[in-house]
Amino acid sequence: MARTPKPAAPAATATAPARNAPVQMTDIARLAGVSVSTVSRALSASALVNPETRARVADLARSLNYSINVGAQNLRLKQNNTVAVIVPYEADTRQHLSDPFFLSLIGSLADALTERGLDMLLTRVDAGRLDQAAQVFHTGRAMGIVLVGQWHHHDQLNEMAVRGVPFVVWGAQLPQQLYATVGGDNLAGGRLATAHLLAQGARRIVFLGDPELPEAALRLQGYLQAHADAGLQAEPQLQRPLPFVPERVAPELEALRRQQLAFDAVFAASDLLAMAAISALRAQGRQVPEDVLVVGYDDIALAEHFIPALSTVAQPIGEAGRALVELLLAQLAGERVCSRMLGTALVPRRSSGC
Amino acid sequence: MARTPKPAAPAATATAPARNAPVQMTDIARLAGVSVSTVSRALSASALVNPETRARVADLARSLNYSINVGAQNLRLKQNNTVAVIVPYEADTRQHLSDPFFLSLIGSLADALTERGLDMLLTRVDAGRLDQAAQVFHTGRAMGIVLVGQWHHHDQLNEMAVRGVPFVVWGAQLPQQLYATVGGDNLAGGRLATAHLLAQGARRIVFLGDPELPEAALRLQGYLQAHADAGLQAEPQLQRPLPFVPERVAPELEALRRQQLAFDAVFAASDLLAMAAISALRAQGRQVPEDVLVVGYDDIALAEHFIPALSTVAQPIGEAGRALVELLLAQLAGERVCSRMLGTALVPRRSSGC
DNA sequence: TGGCATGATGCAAACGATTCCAATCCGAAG
DNA sequence: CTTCGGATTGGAATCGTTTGCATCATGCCA
Repeated sequence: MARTPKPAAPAATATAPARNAPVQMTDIARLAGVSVSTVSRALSASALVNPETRARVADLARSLNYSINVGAQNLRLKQNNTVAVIVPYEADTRQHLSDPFFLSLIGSLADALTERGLDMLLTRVDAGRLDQAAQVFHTGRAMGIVLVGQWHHHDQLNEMAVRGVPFVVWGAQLPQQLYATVGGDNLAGGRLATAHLLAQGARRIVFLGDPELPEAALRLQGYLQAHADAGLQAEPQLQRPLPFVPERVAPELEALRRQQLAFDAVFAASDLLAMAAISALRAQGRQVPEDVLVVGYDDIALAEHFIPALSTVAQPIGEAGRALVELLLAQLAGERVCSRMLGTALVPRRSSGC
Repeated sequence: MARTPKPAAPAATATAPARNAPVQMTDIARLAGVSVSTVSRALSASALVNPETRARVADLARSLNYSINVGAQNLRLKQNNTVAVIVPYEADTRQHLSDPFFLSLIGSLADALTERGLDMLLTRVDAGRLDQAAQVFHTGRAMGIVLVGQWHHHDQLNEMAVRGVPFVVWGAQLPQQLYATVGGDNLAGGRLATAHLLAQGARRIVFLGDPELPEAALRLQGYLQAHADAGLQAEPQLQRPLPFVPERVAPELEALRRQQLAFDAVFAASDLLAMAAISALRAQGRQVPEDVLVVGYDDIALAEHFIPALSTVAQPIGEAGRALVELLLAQLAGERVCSRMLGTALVPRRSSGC
């Protein structure tokens, strides 16, 4: 093939530093014939050093490929530029980090943090032992924490807040909450999606999602409101509690069939569930959108390319990352911060008959 | 809704530590009436301390919610438990971290690292300024580096290796390479996918992918070999260089149509491209798999639920994370490590007519 | 009763940076 | 010629731990 890479430069040149000799300030000082104080000042561009010495030191540092040890620097300065992003896992399933939505959110956080010159420490903790999360702060590894994922343990979070751990959470805004969250408007989102389905002529809409999770609970609430708004009564039998596991969708729809519960639409609390539903329906011989309308939630990248293209409720992921970081920093600056709700928008596509 | 969370505990109890008083060893020492040396030894369960004092100190530490400052500890011990995971971005597009495959890989790395008690520092750097990546090592923020993503700059990587930066790379194994990689067998993968399409009766197979990237180049090579194996000649016009951007797929297929180049199958170097292709073909009025067969690459979570279910080449993501970490640690232990190629497997599904 | 091993503890020097304060040199002002 | 001020620089303490070494009390043996 044409693309054989050119061989690497012959080898290390004479200046290649020995593998096990981390060069540090004292070395530079010795070689430059000045004290470490001066080197420190020179490298931090202090006005206290002679411009000429500064240049000499800077050159030397560059040529030695030196860079300052941030651990020591942080210790001395009592500062810290690291933010911990913590993702829960369920202890029993030991489930891997795989939901595309959360992964995107992590990507968005990574972007927002690098934009501000902050480091991102990614950690997974057992969702039950949430207090572990505070450790990363108490040990000084991070200046603050962003929690993403589904957290059942509202009260543990409150306790952390009381203890003065600086953190923000991606998720739903709850009453009595002592910490700040950033999240989509799940109530409005659920309402939008359901109203859209009703407007498209659906009358018996299945809801798929886990009401144990505050976010999904609000989407369900929106679903109910939309029914009420239209003067309709939502059928309780069609509201199916379901964890966020795509594999559980097909059995659930199968159960509906066995129970002879008719439906003409599905509102799933995540795109992954929606896609699994479409797939399962097809296996039952029912076409989307001809026989059943489907709307998902999240607007993950693939929703658009899915067949049929998936109608969904978009959450502003890019904005989410920025907002989380912003709130955390405000909190660290001592400001009194309020939770922030981000707008959501219905993205109608073919799966709901558009 | 029923699920209103119970109100938080009234407030901080008397023991709530002041917000801005990070408790440290001296505090414990003072309260316990011993020296910091003793505290340090007690907390590290040294045999040098009286078991009774040790217990007293441990209790005190627990009750004060103390945890040791790892920054200072690392400095003193010249150790470091952090691994940097670095993901490139293209400077011009400032493209966000969004490819599901790489995001999954990051998830898998997070799992593998936490399993070993290591911290994960997630960083994005400009793909062109790859040398920046070494900074995170030189500044002492991480003991080693895992590079994931598409790296064009083979020689820059070699230079890093020569400089003694400990790192491993997810990607293709190249000749003349001075560093260790972990990657799927792209050659075999390309061959498998193409042979499968040929076996399904395809004769004119479009290849979509960016041969500038070593991994895709090898997949293309596999594509060519499969043709040769079958005694066929691959049509150069059907090999379409294409960056990994789903939006570019539709125009490319449009171009093929305008050029009147017939084809009966598509092998895309990523699932995202494959899905975009299926979507674009459908827009042209061609059905998959009836009119055109399609195979993708990666086996992302959605491939299975796509409609039609996407045939693809699976890469063992979970194993990948573990292998990367393992190799990096071996390298840090001073062992001489070799690159590792992970097996790939064809996953035939409906999009290729199965 | 003195010498000595033993166990438990404290002192102080690191780790690699920053920064307050004092010291030095210089030319200029008195 | 002395003194003063400004510009540079060096010395030393400090950040929160760990650990080699010295110290000290104790009990045992001769």
